[in-house]
Amino acid sequence: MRKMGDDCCDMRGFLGFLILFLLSKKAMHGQELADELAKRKGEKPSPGTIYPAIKGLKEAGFLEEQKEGKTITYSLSPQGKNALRIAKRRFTRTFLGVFP
Amino acid sequence: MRKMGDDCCDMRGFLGFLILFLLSKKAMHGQELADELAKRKGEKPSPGTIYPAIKGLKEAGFLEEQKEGKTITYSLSPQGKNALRIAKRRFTRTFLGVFP
DNA sequence: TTATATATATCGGACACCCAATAGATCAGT
DNA sequence: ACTGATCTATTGGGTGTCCGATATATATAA
Repeated sequence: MRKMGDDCCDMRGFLGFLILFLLSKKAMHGQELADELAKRKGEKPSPGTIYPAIKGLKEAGFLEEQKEGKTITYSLSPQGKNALRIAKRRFTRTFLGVFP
Repeated sequence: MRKMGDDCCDMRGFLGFLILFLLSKKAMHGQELADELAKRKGEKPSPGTIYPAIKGLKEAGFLEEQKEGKTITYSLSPQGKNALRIAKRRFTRTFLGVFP
């Protein structure tokens, strides 16, 4: 059984969803995403977390990328926008009333 | 790698959080919780999902229970309310802007 | 050119989440 | 008492999520 302290769960999951959401606001490269996730979740995801997540979204056809030197800037493809729309609807229904 | 269809993720996780939230609205027993989760997530969690989750919250001291016949009605303990408050704050910060 | 910093990427494994199957316990109706 | 329905509960295992360690590539500075 998982250990619990003051908190009820470790808020795992939804990483791919959050990445899609963040990219819908602004095109970013991997490190920018990691920094933004750090602000929101309180802890910066490791490279072994962020890059496989990006890869999965890329392989699903949800991302467009623009390479410039060592950085790769990602944005949402049309399929990515559609996937985000569907996921947002489900997310909203699931957590209806949780937000203040 | 996980398979992806139209959607970006399978919305796993946060079951304990959702249970705490639902119990903060209304005391319920296990089956009521499962039905409410079915309405929100679109699929009713199996007994092997809901009861271990309840057990974990109970062992963490987050729940008070009132047995009456075969049903056990759960409500939040003071620690449970506190845990929910903390988790809600984190949840809100993490998913800020996702809600319409 | 060497050194350092930054960005990207992969691999192995730990752990959490959840389900299917199964079983015990209690109640209602016949 | 018997049957079926409902609620609770456990076990075993599959799968996804994530991290630590490590490696590669590119840019900047001395």
